[in-house]
Amino acid sequence: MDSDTNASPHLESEASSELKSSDTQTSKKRKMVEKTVVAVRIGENVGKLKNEGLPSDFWSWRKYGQKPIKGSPYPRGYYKCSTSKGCSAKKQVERCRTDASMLIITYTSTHNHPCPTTITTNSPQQPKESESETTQDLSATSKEEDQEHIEEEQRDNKPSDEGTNEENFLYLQSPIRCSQDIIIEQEDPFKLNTEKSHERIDLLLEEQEPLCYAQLKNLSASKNEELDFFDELEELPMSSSFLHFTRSIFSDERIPVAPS
DNA sequence: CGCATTTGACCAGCGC
DNA sequence: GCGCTGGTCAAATGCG
Repeated sequence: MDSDTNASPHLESEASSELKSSDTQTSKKRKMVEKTVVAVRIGENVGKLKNEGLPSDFWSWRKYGQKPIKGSPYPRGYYKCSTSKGCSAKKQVERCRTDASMLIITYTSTHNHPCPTTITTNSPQQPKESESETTQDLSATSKEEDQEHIEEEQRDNKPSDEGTNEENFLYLQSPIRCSQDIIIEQEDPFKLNTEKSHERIDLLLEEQEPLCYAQLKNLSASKNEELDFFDELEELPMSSSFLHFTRSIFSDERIPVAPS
Protein backbone atom coordinates (compact mmCIF):
# COMPACT_ATOMS: atom_id res chain seq x y z
CA MET A 1 0.00 0.00 0.00
CA ASP A 2 2.03 2.73 -1.07
CA SER A 3 2.53 4.68 -4.08
CA ASP A 4 3.63 1.49 -5.58
CA THR A 5 0.46 -0.20 -4.78
CA ASN A 6 -1.49 2.40 -6.52
CA ALA A 7 0.49 2.21 -9.60
CA SER A 8 0.95 -1.49 -9.70
CA PRO A 9 -2.57 -2.41 -10.43
CA HIS A 10 -2.49 -0.54 -13.63
CA LEU A 11 0.61 -2.08 -14.84
CA GLU A 12 -0.01 -5.22 -16.57
CA SER A 13 -3.01 -6.99 -17.53
CA GLU A 14 -3.07 -10.21 -19.14
CA ALA A 15 -2.63 -9.66 -22.71
CA SER A 16 -0.88 -12.91 -22.78
CA SER A 17 -3.18 -15.16 -20.94
CA GLU A 18 -6.23 -13.24 -21.68
CA LEU A 19 -5.47 -13.30 -25.24
CA LYS A 20 -8.62 -14.94 -26.02
CA SER A 21 -9.74 -16.34 -22.88
CA SER A 22 -12.95 -14.63 -23.38
CA ASP A 23 -14.49 -17.97 -22.77
CA THR A 24 -16.55 -16.88 -19.92
CA GLN A 25 -16.35 -13.44 -18.66
CA THR A 26 -12.75 -13.06 -18.15
CA SER A 27 -11.21 -10.21 -19.83
CA LYS A 28 -9.71 -8.81 -16.89
CA LYS A 29 -7.45 -6.21 -15.86
CA ARG A 30 -7.19 -2.72 -16.77
CA LYS A 31 -5.51 -1.07 -19.60
CA MET A 32 -2.41 -2.62 -20.72
CA VAL A 33 1.02 -1.42 -20.31
CA GLU A 34 3.94 -2.34 -22.36
CA LYS A 35 4.50 -5.97 -21.93
CA THR A 36 6.97 -8.31 -23.36
CA VAL A 37 5.77 -11.83 -23.60
CA VAL A 38 8.31 -14.53 -23.92
CA ALA A 39 7.74 -18.20 -24.24
CA VAL A 40 10.52 -20.27 -22.90
CA ARG A 41 10.77 -23.91 -23.40
CA ILE A 42 12.24 -25.96 -20.68
CA GLY A 43 14.57 -28.51 -22.01
CA GLU A 44 16.25 -31.46 -20.58
CA ASN A 45 19.47 -29.63 -20.60
CA VAL A 46 18.05 -27.41 -18.08
CA GLY A 47 18.46 -30.02 -15.52
CA LYS A 48 22.12 -29.89 -16.07
CA LEU A 49 22.18 -26.25 -15.72
CA LYS A 50 21.27 -26.25 -12.20
CA ASN A 51 24.32 -28.16 -11.47
CA GLU A 52 26.41 -25.61 -13.11
CA GLY A 53 24.46 -22.71 -11.95
CA LEU A 54 21.67 -21.30 -13.92
CA PRO A 55 22.25 -18.31 -16.02
CA SER A 56 18.82 -17.13 -15.36
CA ASP A 57 18.84 -13.45 -15.83
CA PHE A 58 20.81 -10.33 -15.39
CA TRP A 59 18.59 -9.15 -12.68
CA SER A 60 17.45 -10.55 -9.46
CA TRP A 61 13.77 -11.22 -9.10
CA ARG A 62 11.86 -11.48 -5.95
CA LYS A 63 8.63 -13.36 -5.92
CA TYR A 64 5.88 -11.34 -4.37
CA GLY A 65 2.86 -13.36 -5.24
CA GLN A 66 1.37 -16.31 -6.94
CA LYS A 67 -2.13 -16.89 -8.10
CA PRO A 68 -3.99 -19.55 -9.94
CA ILE A 69 -5.24 -18.40 -13.28
CA LYS A 70 -8.69 -19.20 -14.30
CA GLY A 71 -8.01 -20.67 -17.66
CA SER A 72 -4.77 -22.31 -16.69
CA PRO A 73 -4.12 -25.37 -14.62
CA TYR A 74 -0.93 -23.76 -13.50
CA PRO A 75 -0.57 -20.83 -11.17
CA ARG A 76 1.09 -17.63 -12.21
CA GLY A 77 3.98 -16.25 -10.31
CA TYR A 78 4.60 -12.55 -9.87
CA TYR A 79 8.12 -11.27 -9.61
CA LYS A 80 9.65 -7.92 -9.01
CA CYS A 81 13.13 -6.87 -9.85
CA SER A 82 15.11 -6.89 -6.66
CA THR A 83 18.34 -5.89 -8.27
CA SER A 84 17.61 -2.30 -7.67
CA LYS A 85 15.32 -0.83 -5.12
CA GLY A 86 13.75 1.65 -7.42
CA CYS A 87 13.42 -0.71 -10.28
CA SER A 88 9.82 -1.18 -11.25
CA ALA A 89 10.50 -4.02 -13.60
CA LYS A 90 8.23 -6.95 -13.07
CA LYS A 91 7.60 -10.22 -14.66
CA GLN A 92 4.94 -12.85 -14.58
CA VAL A 93 5.82 -16.44 -15.00
CA GLU A 94 3.29 -19.02 -15.85
CA ARG A 95 3.23 -22.38 -17.42
CA CYS A 96 1.74 -22.81 -20.79
CA ARG A 97 -1.69 -24.22 -20.52
CA THR A 98 -1.20 -26.77 -23.16
CA ASP A 99 2.46 -27.13 -22.84
CA ALA A 100 3.74 -27.71 -19.39
CA SER A 101 7.25 -27.67 -20.67
CA MET A 102 6.85 -24.14 -21.79
CA LEU A 103 6.98 -21.11 -19.62
CA ILE A 104 5.29 -17.90 -20.52
CA ILE A 105 7.13 -15.02 -19.09
CA THR A 106 5.60 -11.62 -19.28
CA TYR A 107 7.91 -8.73 -18.59
CA THR A 108 6.36 -5.52 -17.51
CA SER A 109 7.99 -2.18 -17.19
CA THR A 110 11.62 -1.65 -17.82
CA HIS A 111 14.64 -1.74 -15.60
CA ASN A 112 15.80 1.66 -14.60
CA HIS A 113 19.24 0.43 -13.92
CA PRO A 114 21.98 -1.28 -15.85
CA CYS A 115 22.63 -4.94 -15.63
CA PRO A 116 24.01 -5.90 -12.24
CA THR A 117 26.90 -7.71 -13.76
CA THR A 118 28.13 -9.17 -16.90
CA ILE A 119 26.68 -12.55 -16.86
CA THR A 120 28.59 -15.35 -18.22
CA THR A 121 26.87 -18.21 -19.83
CA ASN A 122 26.79 -19.97 -16.54
CA SER A 123 27.72 -17.53 -13.94
CA PRO A 124 28.15 -19.07 -10.55
CA GLN A 125 27.94 -15.67 -9.12
CA GLN A 126 24.42 -15.27 -10.24
CA PRO A 127 22.18 -13.66 -7.77
CA LYS A 128 20.02 -15.84 -5.69
CA GLU A 129 17.38 -15.24 -8.20
CA SER A 130 15.80 -18.21 -9.69
CA GLU A 131 18.15 -20.73 -8.39
CA SER A 132 15.61 -22.60 -6.48
CA GLU A 133 12.84 -22.02 -8.85
CA THR A 134 14.69 -22.70 -11.94
CA THR A 135 16.17 -25.71 -10.46
CA GLN A 136 12.86 -27.01 -9.53
CA ASP A 137 11.36 -26.24 -12.83
CA LEU A 138 14.06 -27.83 -14.67
CA SER A 139 14.32 -30.87 -12.59
CA ALA A 140 10.63 -31.07 -12.43
CA THR A 141 10.42 -31.61 -16.08
CA SER A 142 10.41 -35.19 -17.06
CA LYS A 143 13.67 -35.98 -18.63
CA GLU A 144 12.32 -38.38 -21.10
CA GLU A 145 9.56 -36.19 -22.16
CA ASP A 146 11.73 -33.20 -22.30
CA GLN A 147 14.14 -34.88 -24.50
CA GLU A 148 11.45 -35.88 -26.81
CA HIS A 149 10.00 -32.47 -26.84
CA ILE A 150 13.28 -30.91 -27.39
CA GLU A 151 14.05 -33.09 -30.26
CA GLU A 152 10.79 -32.36 -31.84
CA GLU A 153 11.09 -28.74 -31.14
CA GLN A 154 14.51 -28.61 -32.53
CA ARG A 155 13.38 -30.12 -35.71
CA ASP A 156 10.38 -28.02 -36.06
CA ASN A 157 11.53 -24.83 -34.53
CA LYS A 158 15.11 -24.86 -35.35
CA PRO A 159 15.90 -24.87 -38.96
CA SER A 160 19.54 -24.77 -38.16
CA ASP A 161 21.59 -26.17 -35.40
CA GLU A 162 22.66 -23.09 -33.61
CA GLY A 163 21.59 -22.42 -30.13
CA THR A 164 20.92 -25.86 -29.01
CA ASN A 165 24.46 -26.67 -28.47
CA GLU A 166 25.31 -23.67 -26.43
CA GLU A 167 21.95 -23.18 -24.94
CA ASN A 168 20.79 -25.32 -22.18
CA PHE A 169 17.24 -25.08 -23.19
CA LEU A 170 15.27 -24.03 -26.10
CA TYR A 171 13.37 -20.91 -25.95
CA LEU A 172 11.08 -20.12 -28.71
CA GLN A 173 9.46 -16.89 -28.40
CA SER A 174 9.55 -13.32 -29.22
CA PRO A 175 9.03 -10.25 -27.26
CA ILE A 176 5.59 -9.08 -27.74
CA ARG A 177 4.72 -5.59 -26.96
CA CYS A 178 1.17 -4.67 -26.41
CA SER A 179 0.41 -1.21 -25.32
CA GLN A 180 -3.02 -1.21 -26.70
CA ASP A 181 -5.93 -3.47 -26.51
CA ILE A 182 -4.31 -5.48 -29.14
CA ILE A 183 -3.42 -8.86 -28.09
CA ILE A 184 -0.40 -10.58 -29.29
CA GLU A 185 -0.68 -14.06 -30.32
CA GLN A 186 1.81 -14.46 -33.01
CA GLU A 187 5.50 -14.77 -32.80
CA ASP A 188 8.46 -14.65 -35.03
CA PRO A 189 9.50 -18.19 -34.55
CA PHE A 190 6.40 -19.32 -36.20
CA LYS A 191 6.84 -17.10 -39.09
CA LEU A 192 10.33 -18.33 -39.47
CA ASN A 193 9.09 -21.78 -39.50
CA THR A 194 7.25 -22.88 -42.46
CA GLU A 195 4.12 -24.68 -43.17
CA LYS A 196 4.45 -26.63 -40.05
CA SER A 197 3.89 -23.57 -38.09
CA HIS A 198 0.80 -22.89 -39.93
CA GLU A 199 -0.49 -26.28 -39.34
CA ARG A 200 0.07 -25.89 -35.69
CA ILE A 201 -1.50 -22.58 -35.59
CA ASP A 202 -4.44 -23.98 -37.28
CA LEU A 203 -4.69 -26.57 -34.66
CA LEU A 204 -4.60 -23.96 -32.08
CA LEU A 205 -7.21 -21.95 -33.65
CA GLU A 206 -9.37 -24.91 -33.78
CA GLU A 207 -8.71 -25.67 -30.24
CA GLN A 208 -8.96 -22.08 -29.39
CA GLU A 209 -5.72 -22.01 -27.63
CA PRO A 210 -5.00 -18.72 -26.06
CA LEU A 211 -1.33 -18.76 -26.61
CA CYS A 212 0.47 -19.43 -29.74
CA TYR A 213 3.38 -20.96 -28.00
CA ALA A 214 0.95 -23.31 -26.51
CA GLN A 215 0.38 -24.85 -29.74
CA LEU A 216 3.93 -25.77 -30.14
CA LYS A 217 3.63 -27.94 -27.21
CA ASN A 218 0.48 -29.31 -28.49
CA LEU A 219 2.29 -31.00 -31.20
CA SER A 220 5.05 -32.15 -29.05
CA ALA A 221 3.06 -33.85 -26.42
CA SER A 222 2.01 -33.27 -22.96
CA LYS A 223 1.86 -35.86 -20.33
CA ASN A 224 1.58 -35.77 -16.68
CA GLU A 225 4.40 -33.42 -16.06
CA GLU A 226 1.84 -30.86 -15.28
CA LEU A 227 1.40 -32.29 -11.91
CA ASP A 228 4.98 -31.75 -11.10
CA PHE A 229 5.05 -28.37 -12.60
CA PHE A 230 2.15 -27.33 -10.66
CA ASP A 231 4.00 -26.28 -7.67
CA GLU A 232 7.19 -25.85 -9.45
CA LEU A 233 6.11 -23.24 -11.78
CA GLU A 234 8.25 -20.39 -10.79
CA GLU A 235 11.17 -19.04 -12.55
CA LEU A 236 12.43 -19.56 -15.96
CA PRO A 237 15.76 -20.74 -17.05
CA MET A 238 17.58 -18.36 -19.21
CA SER A 239 20.33 -19.11 -21.52
CA SER A 240 22.94 -16.87 -22.89
CA SER A 241 20.93 -16.45 -26.00
CA PHE A 242 17.98 -15.59 -24.00
CA LEU A 243 20.02 -13.15 -22.09
CA HIS A 244 21.03 -11.51 -25.24
CA PHE A 245 17.52 -11.52 -26.23
CA THR A 246 16.24 -9.96 -23.10
CA ARG A 247 19.12 -7.66 -23.06
CA SER A 248 18.20 -6.31 -26.39
CA ILE A 249 14.69 -5.97 -25.34
CA PHE A 250 15.39 -3.94 -22.34
CA SER A 251 18.11 -2.04 -23.93
CA ASP A 252 15.99 -1.10 -26.82
CA GLU A 253 12.93 -1.00 -24.79
CA ARG A 254 11.72 -4.25 -26.11
CA ILE A 255 11.21 -5.40 -29.53
CA PRO A 256 7.92 -4.28 -30.91
CA VAL A 257 6.25 -7.08 -32.67
CA ALA A 258 3.63 -6.09 -35.01
CA PRO A 259 0.50 -8.00 -34.21
CA SER A 260 -0.09 -8.20 -37.85
C1' DC B 1 19.93 -13.15 12.19
C1' DG B 2 18.65 -12.01 7.69
C1' DC B 3 16.54 -12.84 3.37
C1' DA B 4 13.52 -15.15 0.34
C1' DT B 5 9.60 -17.61 -0.36
C1' DT B 6 4.81 -18.90 0.56
C1' DT B 7 -0.08 -18.08 1.60
C1' DG B 8 -4.04 -15.30 2.49
C1' DA B 9 -6.58 -11.19 2.25
C1' DC B 10 -7.75 -6.91 0.09
C1' DC B 11 -8.23 -3.78 -3.79
C1' DA B 12 -9.31 -2.42 -8.37
C1' DG B 13 -10.98 -3.00 -13.13
C1' DC B 14 -14.09 -5.16 -16.39
C1' DG B 15 -17.99 -7.79 -17.85
C1' DC B 16 -22.63 -8.95 -17.53
C1' DG C 1 -25.05 -2.75 -9.34
C1' DC C 2 -23.06 -7.25 -8.56
C1' DG C 3 -19.85 -10.73 -9.38
C1' DC C 4 -15.47 -12.54 -11.00
C1' DT C 5 -10.64 -12.51 -11.78
C1' DG C 6 -6.20 -10.62 -11.69
C1' DG C 7 -2.73 -8.19 -9.23
C1' DT C 8 -0.36 -6.55 -5.14
C1' DC C 9 0.69 -6.17 -0.30
C1' DA C 10 1.47 -7.89 4.18
C1' DA C 11 2.45 -11.36 7.61
C1' DA C 12 4.31 -15.80 8.72
C1' DT C 13 7.46 -19.57 8.00
C1' DG C 14 11.59 -21.79 6.35
C1' DC C 15 16.24 -21.99 4.91
C1' DG C 16 20.96 -20.34 4.50
